[in-house]
Amino acid sequence: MKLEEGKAKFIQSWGTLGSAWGVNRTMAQIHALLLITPEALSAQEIMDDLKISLGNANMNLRALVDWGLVYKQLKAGERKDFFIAEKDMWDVVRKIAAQRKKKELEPVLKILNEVAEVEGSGIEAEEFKKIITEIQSFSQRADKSLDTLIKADSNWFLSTFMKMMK
Amino acid sequence: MKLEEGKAKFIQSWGTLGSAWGVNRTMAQIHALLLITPEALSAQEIMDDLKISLGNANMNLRALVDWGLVYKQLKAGERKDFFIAEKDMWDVVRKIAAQRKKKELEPVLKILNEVAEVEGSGIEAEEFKKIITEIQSFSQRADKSLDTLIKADSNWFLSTFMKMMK
DNA sequence: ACTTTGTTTCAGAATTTTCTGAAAGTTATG
DNA sequence: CATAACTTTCAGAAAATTCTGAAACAAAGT
Repeated sequence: MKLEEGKAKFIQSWGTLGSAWGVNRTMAQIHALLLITPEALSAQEIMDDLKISLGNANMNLRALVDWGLVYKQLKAGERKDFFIAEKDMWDVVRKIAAQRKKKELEPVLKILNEVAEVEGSGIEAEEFKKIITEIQSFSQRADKSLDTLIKADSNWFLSTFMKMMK
Repeated sequence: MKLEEGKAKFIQSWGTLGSAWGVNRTMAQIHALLLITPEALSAQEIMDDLKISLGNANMNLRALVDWGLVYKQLKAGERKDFFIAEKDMWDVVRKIAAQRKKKELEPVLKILNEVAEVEGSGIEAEEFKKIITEIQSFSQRADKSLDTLIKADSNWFLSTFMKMMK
């Protein structure tokens, strides 16, 4: 396989993976392109490469920077912004986990706390509270696990991975 | 909070969470409704409750049954199918993980194997291979971890959770 | 073998998400 | 301070996803 073909395939595949993971397709493709590009790229180069509009490139780059998956780099003597990707996969996963925990898990926990207090003492209300409590305790455990994961460094991941495996 | 209000809130919230997780909104809402309903429900009851069409209810119920998140139950003397949810949260997570591993992670691993073999010995090709190899090894580790998780039972989860925490 | 009850399918409609392109905004430079 | 280089914003367009309703299908009862 030719290098160009390999690059295109990887970008395409990463885009698909991303869209299944709450990162939109283009956002993931930009990330993929930056991952496999050793030097920093300008918005213009990204646009041209992925055949997307300037507006689209700009919005998704900003989101990537917000998520901490891409860094803005200023080159001396250049007015343009350049972008490079975070290339440590472990860091990438942690950052995505942090975003999604905040955006998705935390709101659910809040709702669970609220609905756990429904009034009524009928059998129906009891059943409802029972299952809500179970989901709640599971979610809290997931929340704490994510906290650990988000704070942990790469070595921790490796060692937990080893523990899991045995 | 009234029971009815609590139920509605939970269904709504679970729908939102689901749609962020590759399970479509309605599918997650049906699952939520079944979770908080002690007895099995018919397609008709689900339709009425969530105000969705029969076609929609049918398609999403089938998907839930495929995923193993909901079971079809036949009641003696009834021609209708009835549905109950898998209520063990740990099992729910495992089943979702299994589906997503197959649908998302495995195709990416395949592509990574392919593109890892690009020809060319320039510095560009070397850099490309280097990052691909890193992503590959990370993904393989994730793949194996997921296998362990999918096979494991609830006690394993608890004990790994404890290990992670210390 | 007809009717009734229930399920499945799927084309087009509705909705949601993402993208474009042009205009407005910002900052550096002569 | 005028112009050029670049970035940001956002309304409407385009694309992708999900939903509906009606028709086809299936199975059981009479």
